[in-house]
Amino acid sequence: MNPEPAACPGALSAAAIGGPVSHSLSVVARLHRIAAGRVLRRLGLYPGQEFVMMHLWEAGAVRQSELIKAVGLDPSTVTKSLQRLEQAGHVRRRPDPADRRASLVEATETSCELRSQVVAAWSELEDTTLAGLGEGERQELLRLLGKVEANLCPAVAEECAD
Amino acid sequence: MNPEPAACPGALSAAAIGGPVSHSLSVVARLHRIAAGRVLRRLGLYPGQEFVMMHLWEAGAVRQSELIKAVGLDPSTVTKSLQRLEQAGHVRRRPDPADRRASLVEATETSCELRSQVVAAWSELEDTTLAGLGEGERQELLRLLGKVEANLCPAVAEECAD
DNA sequence: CACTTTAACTTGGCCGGCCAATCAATGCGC
DNA sequence: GCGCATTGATTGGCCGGCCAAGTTAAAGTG
Repeated sequence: MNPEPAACPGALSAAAIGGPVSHSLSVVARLHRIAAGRVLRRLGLYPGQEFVMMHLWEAGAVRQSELIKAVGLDPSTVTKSLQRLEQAGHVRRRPDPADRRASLVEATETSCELRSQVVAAWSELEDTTLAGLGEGERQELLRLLGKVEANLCPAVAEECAD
Repeated sequence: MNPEPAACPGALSAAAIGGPVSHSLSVVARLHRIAAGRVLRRLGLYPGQEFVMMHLWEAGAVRQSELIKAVGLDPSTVTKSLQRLEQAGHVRRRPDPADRRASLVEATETSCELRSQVVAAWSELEDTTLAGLGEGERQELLRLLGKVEANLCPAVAEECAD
């Protein structure tokens, strides 16, 4: 039962020992993203775009900078995502008359059909994710994730308006 | 306080309503990945590669297919990752004499120095992530994540050898 | 009013990750 | 022994995401 010559001296399941929660979090997040992708794909969206659209559906026409702050992503990420969403007809952009550097972004009328489907898909995903968890467990999970978020947020960006 | 003409009729903070846990999970996962990236970058690794290296350090020379199964990623993802790790000198590959389709992969000797640093970095990340959480909370979080993983795993791949 | 700093994007480059399609070698049924 | 399904791995394509650098325009400062 020892055909392999030991990779490194004293190597012992380091992934789990060094950070069990981090490890589990990574795995779960990946699975969750794949599951989201499967559902969204049918709607013609890619995982990540939902957040942008969600915000636009709620907030109406907004400055791009505001959108960036809201979703908390890198500006360049949002730019590219918007270019694709615009191409797909879900989003419209126009220059801000008040500030010639800025852009105003808004969801198109046709995209509004999508909205309910995205909400439904997202809700379905939530159900799958939390199957078998009681109401108390769900709230506890949410609470703990909130604490973790509060821990990581400052470590990543000083500005953490959430 | 209502300058915007309402994006969609009846749009109400759908992201949070439709799936608060899913939403929080996505946010936390992204922050966690960024934090991991920051730490790993100094070691010359990119986020995601740690899992591959960890397994190789523990398991020694393995068939690539086994590695793929272990990390649970898409085969193509592992292939590309290995190509880069090989280029960086962290990994060595050679054809499997027993099966001319397969490859045997193993961590290089020089990569063993990296190992302790990766473990340390990963441990540090765990600390940051879980700051302010009691031992009971940590175990509870781990337990809940485990349940979620069990939920999502079958939804993504039938084969769920974990 | 010129000059500097800051803000709002954009571009290019690179990696992780997925999917779909492909190629090569093995195994299996008959 | 021969054809066919299966397995192992790779390629190409595309997207999300980051970082670093660059561009344009607004705001602050003397």
